[in-house]
Amino acid sequence: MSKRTSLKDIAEKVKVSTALVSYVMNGQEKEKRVGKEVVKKIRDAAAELNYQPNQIARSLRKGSTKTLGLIVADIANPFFGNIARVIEDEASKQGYTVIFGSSDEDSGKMGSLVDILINRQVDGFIIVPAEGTDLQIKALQEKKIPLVLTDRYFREVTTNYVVLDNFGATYDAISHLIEKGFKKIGMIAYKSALIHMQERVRGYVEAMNANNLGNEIRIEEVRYNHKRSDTEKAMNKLVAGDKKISAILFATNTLTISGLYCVKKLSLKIPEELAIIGFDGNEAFDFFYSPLTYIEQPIEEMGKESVRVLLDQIQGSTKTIHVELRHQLIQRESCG
Amino acid sequence: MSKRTSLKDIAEKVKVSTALVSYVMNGQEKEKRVGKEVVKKIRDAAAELNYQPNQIARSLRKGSTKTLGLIVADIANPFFGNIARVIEDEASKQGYTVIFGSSDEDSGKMGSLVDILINRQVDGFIIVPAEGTDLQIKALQEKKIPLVLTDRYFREVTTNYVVLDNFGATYDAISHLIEKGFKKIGMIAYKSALIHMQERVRGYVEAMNANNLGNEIRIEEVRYNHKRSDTEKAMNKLVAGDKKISAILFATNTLTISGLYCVKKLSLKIPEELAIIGFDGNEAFDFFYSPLTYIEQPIEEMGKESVRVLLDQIQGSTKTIHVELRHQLIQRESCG
DNA sequence: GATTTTTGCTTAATCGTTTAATTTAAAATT
DNA sequence: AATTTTAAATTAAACGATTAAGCAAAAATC
Repeated sequence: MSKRTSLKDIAEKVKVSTALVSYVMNGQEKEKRVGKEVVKKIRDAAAELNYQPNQIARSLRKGSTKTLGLIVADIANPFFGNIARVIEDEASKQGYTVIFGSSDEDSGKMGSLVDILINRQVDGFIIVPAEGTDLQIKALQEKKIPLVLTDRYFREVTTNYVVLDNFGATYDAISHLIEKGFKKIGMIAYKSALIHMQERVRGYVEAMNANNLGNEIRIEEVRYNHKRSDTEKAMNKLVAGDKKISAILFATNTLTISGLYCVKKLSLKIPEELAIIGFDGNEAFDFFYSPLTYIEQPIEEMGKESVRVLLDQIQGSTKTIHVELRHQLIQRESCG
Repeated sequence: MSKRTSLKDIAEKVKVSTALVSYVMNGQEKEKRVGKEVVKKIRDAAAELNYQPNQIARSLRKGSTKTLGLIVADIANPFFGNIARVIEDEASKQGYTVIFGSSDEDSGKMGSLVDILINRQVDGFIIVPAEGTDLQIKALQEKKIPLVLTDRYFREVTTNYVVLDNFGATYDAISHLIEKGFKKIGMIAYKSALIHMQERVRGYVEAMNANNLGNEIRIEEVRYNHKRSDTEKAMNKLVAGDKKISAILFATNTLTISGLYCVKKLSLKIPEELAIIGFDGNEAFDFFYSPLTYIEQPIEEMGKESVRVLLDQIQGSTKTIHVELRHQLIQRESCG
């Protein structure tokens, strides 16, 4: 790698100190009253030598890297891919770069990702926390590292967060099904103590109870690492026997997709034999033969707010901010 | 941010020089023959103070950041999201972190992304180059920055690359359609001089010619920034009139999706009125009422190979490597 | 016992910036 | 003409690690 040009190279060429070059390169020629001709000479030399500042050196000196760490469950999941995209754009508008990592909902993986990003001195974190990482988050807080949780948070740890009103979302979805006349409504959720999942389940339960359908409640829980097989078992259970359900709510986009594969396999008639509400938008929902009614999350807002809140913290704000966004129920044919 | 512990803090606590601490922290206590008791003391102090090395400082000194720059067209596109995921995993296995950016197929955006990542001293680049960025790539090469192009490359610039055998893929797809008895086969591609697109088009053209269907060739080009509307116009054109086609090949996953929305809107009967072959896998292809036959790319291999080739370069290899991977034609119902 | 070798450690430069403190010279004020 | 102010530059320390070179004391060799 042919040595890159540094401040020193320019300084030598123009025969001034590196300080002057640094001032000019940072547009401080006025405050630091650098002579006009010198400014020009420095500018010319910089252009000629194609100078590009070494951000690493600057970071070391300034103690800030202008880098954000983003940890999601899986960047290949469209929901997180889309969030990442919004975050990237917002961050870049403010001069920040994003380093990302996927935790696979695994606390160990998330721990090492956090460590790696800390070592790289990110200025702050946007984290979709995995289950059982509350202590990790607490530790970050104690280190006073700016932080915002997205999609989920921990009740026991006071942090900034940007999430969906998950309770409201599923409550609304179930109410919609009930209005449409469905009573035997089931739900497939991830087996997880994470608050977003708990709240989605609670929305289902309370909506059922509020309509005196408490005894019809049927929740099946699926393991993240076995989503396909567990969902299949769950679906078989829910649509068989004399207690079989007539409508179903899925708790995430991945679960919805897994569920649709089962529906296809079982050749269920939608919505006649089974009404469906999915979670998050997805092109697959549009092309399913009976286009899915689904709970749409405001991904754009979520990403933007996350960056905004994080940058506030980085810039020294000490107040803790909680943002809870509203869903939108997109009604289509899968609910009759 | 309560000051983090540095080598110096440990050195002071144990009352040795920072050099010794550095040696121990890097497992060089043998070569540098550090005393046994001192090693233990340093280890203990490091643990007690929860020392985590400052990767920025190390990078500055070592001249290597253990960071890879990844530039794709759009991280929210599942194809690139999946590639990114594979790259992330492979890189992390080798102790590398990934910084990413989305170019939106725009040469200007790509240029600034490259600059930003250079300033951050990434050790190398994996780039899905946008149209008209051959000079940018050439400039990177001249700076001797390790580099591998993925998905596409430039004929005029000799670089490492990892791509699909795009010609073979579409040639195969068209041959398949012809075997199935289709003759009036059209194609919708992006209007782009990029080689992957050119090759996909060439595969179509040559397969048609090889079967004496040269006069049936109908290619419609779509602008990346107007994919939905342009695709709609193109589809209307292709399926109308007396020269209407009976089968169609889409050149990418986004085009396939756009096309499917039109098919839906036009209520075309697949495959009776129109046979379809899509590009890349996608859950939407599975749930389309007539599951799509499609050209599957070996994403996993593509990502892995890209990282492997790049790390080779970073480790000093001077040979240029070209990898061309094979597709797989997944046959389903959309071709009858 | 003198010399050489080994062991165990320290010193200090370096990476490329930033920036507070200082210096020098010229201009303005008295 | 002496003093003060302003302008325009330099110097050098700092960020936190790495690492070549050097040095002293202990151990081994003769």
